[in-house]
Amino acid sequence: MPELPEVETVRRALALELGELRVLAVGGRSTALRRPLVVERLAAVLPGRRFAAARRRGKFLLLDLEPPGTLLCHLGMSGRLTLDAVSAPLLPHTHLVLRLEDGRELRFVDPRRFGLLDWLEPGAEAADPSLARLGPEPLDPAIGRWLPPRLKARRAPLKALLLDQHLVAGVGNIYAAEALWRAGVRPDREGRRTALPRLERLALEVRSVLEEAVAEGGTTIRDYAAPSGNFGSFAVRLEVYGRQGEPCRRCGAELRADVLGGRTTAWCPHCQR
DNA sequence: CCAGTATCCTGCAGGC
DNA sequence: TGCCTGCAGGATACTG
Repeated sequence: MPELPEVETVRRALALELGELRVLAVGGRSTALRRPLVVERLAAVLPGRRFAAARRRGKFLLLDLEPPGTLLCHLGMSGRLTLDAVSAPLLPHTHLVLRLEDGRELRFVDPRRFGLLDWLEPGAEAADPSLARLGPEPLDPAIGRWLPPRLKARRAPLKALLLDQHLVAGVGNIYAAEALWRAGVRPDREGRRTALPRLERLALEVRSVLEEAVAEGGTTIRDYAAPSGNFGSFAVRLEVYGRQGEPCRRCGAELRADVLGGRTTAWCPHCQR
């Protein structure tokens, strides 16, 4: 669900809202998330610690605390972090509740349970199985130099390659489709059969679509919301995602949808070549 | 190593 | 109205 811009939006909101607040208590119920969520483990380390910084790596959120340690978080498809008054009713599928010293609670809600929460001791980050193999950040201004050769080395469809977090970290189904449309490149084209200048163009479009979405607070389609309850406004600027059957805004041709790398991809058969 | 598929889970829209 | 099916913004284990 949330891709890089949505996670970045959450990160910024949390950095602002959490400040250096102390965690007073930990609640919730252990459950099977992507990694097992063991509430007792978090209850043993979090109380007494203060939030110190909120970082993002790809679609992962890293909340640093003091004394040092990091709460690793991934929102999966349906995960949300919310800040609520203690008195606010608990939503169904609330897995973790952190009671804060200002009277509010940081809550993790995730109906589909594809997300994850984990505690990382200082130094454990480099060895974390999810973080260790992540590709570079797509907001890097140098993306035009390192992404094209990586794509060129593979024969899978470009759409599938953009979703591979080991090649570039943070692109998901929405922005992959949008970047391909902006670059005028067919999503089913093989990496190795695409000319380098076109791959460079694609890399730059990946960066710019993500940057624009970050500036708008992300895309809200179904159940994504920032902790404050605000919604991103990028949805109105989507050119292909979810628009199959509708006319291409560039050439008027009917947009179609195909499954690539197991994910539905909308694209324009006329202006994407 | 690479590419493709199956799988985890719930909610919801659409068809009947 | 209810039931059923398929699909959803993700990551990864597995197969060939």
